[in-house]
Amino acid sequence: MEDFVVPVMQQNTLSSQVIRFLLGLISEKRLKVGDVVPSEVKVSEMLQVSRGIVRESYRALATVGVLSVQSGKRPRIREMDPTVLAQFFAYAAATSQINAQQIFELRRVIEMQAAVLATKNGTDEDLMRIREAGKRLHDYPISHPEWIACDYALHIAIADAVHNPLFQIIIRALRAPLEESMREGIESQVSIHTEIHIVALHDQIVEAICNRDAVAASKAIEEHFNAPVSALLKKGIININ
Amino acid sequence: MEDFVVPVMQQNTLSSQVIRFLLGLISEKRLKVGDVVPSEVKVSEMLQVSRGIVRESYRALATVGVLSVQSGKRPRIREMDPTVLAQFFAYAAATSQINAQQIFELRRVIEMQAAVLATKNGTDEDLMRIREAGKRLHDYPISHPEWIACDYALHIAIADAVHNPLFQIIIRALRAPLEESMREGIESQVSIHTEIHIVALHDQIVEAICNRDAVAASKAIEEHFNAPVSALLKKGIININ
DNA sequence: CCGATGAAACATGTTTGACAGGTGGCCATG
DNA sequence: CATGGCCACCTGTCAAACATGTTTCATCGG
Repeated sequence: MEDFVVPVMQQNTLSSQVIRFLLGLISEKRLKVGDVVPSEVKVSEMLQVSRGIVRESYRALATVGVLSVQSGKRPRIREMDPTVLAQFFAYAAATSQINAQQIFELRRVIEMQAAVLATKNGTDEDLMRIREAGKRLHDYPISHPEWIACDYALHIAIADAVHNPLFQIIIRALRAPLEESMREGIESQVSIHTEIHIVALHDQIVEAICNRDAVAASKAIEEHFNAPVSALLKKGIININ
Repeated sequence: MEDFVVPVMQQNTLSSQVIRFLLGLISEKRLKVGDVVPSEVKVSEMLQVSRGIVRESYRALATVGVLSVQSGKRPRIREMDPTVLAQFFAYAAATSQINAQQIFELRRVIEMQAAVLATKNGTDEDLMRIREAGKRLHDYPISHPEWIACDYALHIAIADAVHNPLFQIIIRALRAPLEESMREGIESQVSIHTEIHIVALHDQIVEAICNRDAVAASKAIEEHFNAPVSALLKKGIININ
């Protein structure tokens, strides 16, 4: 009704407007990770809204991983965090909006490309880390819980070698929601033959990347996704929804 | 110092615990999109915490896109929304955690795979929509603002033909943060030669997908990303950070 | 002069109570 | 049976207050 006193705040809920204000502030002032943002009361006075509303906004931004708010400390800009993306996917899966196979479909192509880019962008240290992670896979049988962790470490090492934060984030995020169902599936139903195949495939992946052979790396990762994992998928062992 | 009085509520903030409670509720009760969740006061009484805390949690979940809360209405489970992902990427870009080229690197591979999967999973209607979207690209010059919209529509049509919500969501989300910088870039610096090339490439994409030729589709999309766009990228015209 | 100590200032965490306004269903009246 | 109004319930917002954790800085003792 009135537009003469408060010029900015009008259409949506106050919280949403405060959130937009803060995001705008971050963009405008070119704030980086670790920088502080104004305190709740400051913003509350600045925008002439109650502290409760501002609190809601801060907590919302903290939930999406933008801000880090802790008691006593000044709120700071937080680093991009794969867990919020992972929660997003996990939630989508929990509400049956996506299923495990669809996640695999996306993961396959992203990890294939990650392997390719790792052959191009990876430093020698990156490749060494990948090789070490690959070696550690021989230390445990597939049924061992530790093996899953080593497998995870290998794929993460590949993702890091890409030197593109998006790949690191998304690969971590897409892996998390499948972790437990994978553990169960692999623990229960893997035959000796499949186990040997899986280990051999991982060796191929490591070797291809370390030789900076993009084509072979891509192919190896593709097979890694196609052969054993999708077999489990089709058996219905890996099931997330 | 003391650990004898409060047994349950201790480590995290109450808000976080309420959020976890709600997410757990959604998972446990197998709630789907559109279902209602308990009201703020109900949860507040249920968990014996103040309504303000519960409100913060509800708003946080609304910001993440999980819940839809409106005055008077009961809070409901919301459909997965690409805008929250887009905001995530936009925020990462705004805080210089990622740059435009890294987004393109991810987009290229995802959209390539989308084209491949579209040839496999797309229905005849899907392909018809893709063809129509492709035709409309000839109606405007590249410099026209409407052309960008048609280009967007084409890529979205391809994403939809995959029949995997993750592809729809991520392609939409990755495109949004680049939209404006692309608009400027294309408007200002595209030569006639490049323009013809771009349009021809789009025709190739449409034709390949409609012929269900996965290899050609993938190749066409790859070139679409490699040739004109990366040229703009290298010139520094498209710049997001 | 320097460093440690303590308190004040400031930050978030949480509660209570209150009121306004929107939404939807129930019920009585026509 | 239809329709209006009414009421119960919901979110949106504010204000004041207290608890607790962190930072800062001045003061005091060496």
